[in-house]
Amino acid sequence: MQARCAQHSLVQAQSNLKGLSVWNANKGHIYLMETRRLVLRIAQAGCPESKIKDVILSCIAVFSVNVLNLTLSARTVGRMKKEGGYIALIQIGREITMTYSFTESSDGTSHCKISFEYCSLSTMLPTYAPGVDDTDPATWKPRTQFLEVETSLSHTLEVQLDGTKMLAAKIADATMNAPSSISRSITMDWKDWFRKQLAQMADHAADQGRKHELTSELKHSIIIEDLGEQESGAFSIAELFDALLAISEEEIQKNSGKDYNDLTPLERSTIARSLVDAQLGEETYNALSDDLKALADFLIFGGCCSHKDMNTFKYGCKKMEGAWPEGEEPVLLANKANSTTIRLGERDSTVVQAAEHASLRGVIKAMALLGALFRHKDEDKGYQDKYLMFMQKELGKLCSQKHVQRFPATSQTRYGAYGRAAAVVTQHYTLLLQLISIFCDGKTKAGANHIKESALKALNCPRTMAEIVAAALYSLCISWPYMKAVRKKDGNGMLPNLLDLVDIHHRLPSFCRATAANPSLLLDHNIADSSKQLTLDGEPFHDTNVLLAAQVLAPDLPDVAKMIAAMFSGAADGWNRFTPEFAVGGPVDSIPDEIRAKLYIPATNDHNEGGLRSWCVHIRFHPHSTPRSFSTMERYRRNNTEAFAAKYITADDVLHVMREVRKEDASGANTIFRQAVVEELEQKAISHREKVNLAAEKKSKKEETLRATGVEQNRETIARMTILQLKVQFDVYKCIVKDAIILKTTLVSIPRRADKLQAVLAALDRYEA
DNA sequence: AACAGGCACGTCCCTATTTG
DNA sequence: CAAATAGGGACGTGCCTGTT
Repeated sequence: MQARCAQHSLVQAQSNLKGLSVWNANKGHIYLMETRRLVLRIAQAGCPESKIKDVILSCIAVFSVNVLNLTLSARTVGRMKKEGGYIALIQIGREITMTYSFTESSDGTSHCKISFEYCSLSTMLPTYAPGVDDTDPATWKPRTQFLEVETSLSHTLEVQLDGTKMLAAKIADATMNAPSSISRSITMDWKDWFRKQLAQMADHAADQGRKHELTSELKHSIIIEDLGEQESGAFSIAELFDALLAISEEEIQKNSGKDYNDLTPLERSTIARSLVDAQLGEETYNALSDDLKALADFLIFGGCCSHKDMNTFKYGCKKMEGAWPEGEEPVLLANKANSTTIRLGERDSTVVQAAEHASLRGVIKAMALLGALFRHKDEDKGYQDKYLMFMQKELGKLCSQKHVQRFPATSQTRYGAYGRAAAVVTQHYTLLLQLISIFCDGKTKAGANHIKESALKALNCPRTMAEIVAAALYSLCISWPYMKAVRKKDGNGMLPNLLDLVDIHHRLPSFCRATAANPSLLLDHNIADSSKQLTLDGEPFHDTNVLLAAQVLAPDLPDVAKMIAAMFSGAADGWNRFTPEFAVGGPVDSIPDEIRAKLYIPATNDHNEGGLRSWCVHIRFHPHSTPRSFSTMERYRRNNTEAFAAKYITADDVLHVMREVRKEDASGANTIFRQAVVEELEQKAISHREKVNLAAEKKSKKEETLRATGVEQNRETIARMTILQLKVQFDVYKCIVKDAIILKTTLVSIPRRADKLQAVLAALDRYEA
């Protein structure tokens, strides 16, 4: 009896096991969400579409599981990727409808001469963890959600804003039509994007003026419309009828762009209704208190803190450059191929860019050269590995330091790289000189090439070294603690809120000026112990060795105290310029309390750089990929979409998503888009050519008239000339005679009539000679 | 209960394009 | 040339529904 029982349960267990060891990849002929999850994970790990089936089947063989229905062609994997991205769109739409506000963050880059725009949004969002009530805001955590990387056709702000509207419409459309949204009565339209957008984030707050204006206008008109709709919605039929009748034919025609008689009755009434709404909205809005108006229109622009640090650092360097007495500047570091070795960030503000192009000496140039030598951005060039091995050996010997970092990447846009490079040079000055001489002598054809020669020149120039030491000290006291504050991530890996950084930004200019006023304090040998007054955060120095090394070098360097003062006071100017949002009584100060509590603006937009960087890396390993396919995958991967889908996406949704993706697949939208990119390029070339032709034509016409006028040789006639006539004579010498001295001067530089007269008479003397 | 027919997902087949 | 990717389009097949 017992034996039979045992045998029965054995059979039972075996059949259970058999049941367990069969995996159904699909239900009906539709792949399950579970299978999609698996496929997308393998794809994210870098597996090509055509090999995913093989990977799954071999795993299954190892685990002794049987699988039913897994044909899984590459084409299907491609579709699953897009479906994942579409689900992520639904998720973003739902998140926008749920959240109180969000921050839009955007940035651009170019890769192989094509511009790309990146867009993401930051806000408080549910975790989608199992068993958590996602409607409870107490469970929400700050997150930054990836939206897309897209080829940007035109850089005009109007076109960009249209692009944002289209993106918002795409999200709204995906969200509204998903079956699970319909059953939960979740609605969204593109205007929600602007209603809920309370902040925008970019590299520089100051560069965003016009964009701020345009977006604010659009948001305002949406608010007005909303208010009007609310009012007219409360009207009785008779009231509404009266209001509609009050709209004249002319007004309707003016707003339609068509002849009144060509409009259908429906069109007429729609226009009349929107006019009524706009009027009512305007009235309601005007009746609001100023506080409420500000609340309704609220939109703030923030700048990335990493960029602030980068630019203020360069302001300091610029001030040092100007602080040298004439004839005592640091050695000139003219570069053989200026444009190729140094490609400083294209995204910098124009001011800084101009400063860089001009710098042919001093710390920035020196650090760029050392960066090109020790950490070339092209992996095939430079001595990055040799640098590392040498430093490891020498530092191991000196102070048994095992972990050595690579030389800071000044050849790429890396935040704080110049300051850190200056610190490395200050600390390891002798070692670096030694290393360069090893490089020079170790070659078959001994001697220094251009870069090494310039690098040696820089290191051996005491004035350049004075700048380097000052920059290193600034980096130690300000940049390091500042970057620590703005980049310190919390337990969830989230960046600090820009709005919590008011104090530090208010303190920065005066803190820098205080050090600038007393630069020798940093060179006092007893100061290392009382670092509190000198570091921005009042903490001990990040690396005391840098300070000690600076103090050892300082006695041999001319004007080092003066340079420290210049570095810190230049940076103070920079902090004032690059923190307009934190100005006392400025945008951040005047945020209404109701909004402040609910606003999350990440302190840096490193995630933008990260997103753009990962696009460039993706392109390197997937050269056939497109921004769209990259965006769908990234959206799914980064936005916690797996958890969202597991919790909220139903079988109906999956079906719907598949259909929508197929529709877009077969619509040829991408082909059209690609053609548009090419057309845009061609159009640009055409209009550029036209411009060039026009300019040439204008120039030749001008020359013709100038030639006709000719050189006036009568000095008395010249003396009686008006300013305008003198200008013409000036141009004759410039364009026709090509007088060597006039060619080098501009009219702007000789503002007064008397000076102009002098210049023309002098030119005539030369002409007759 | 058997079956026809429509539907639509997954797959197949194909082309275009780029890169190493 | 091979490999990877995007994607246009057609077809087989399983599911569902309605009819007999």
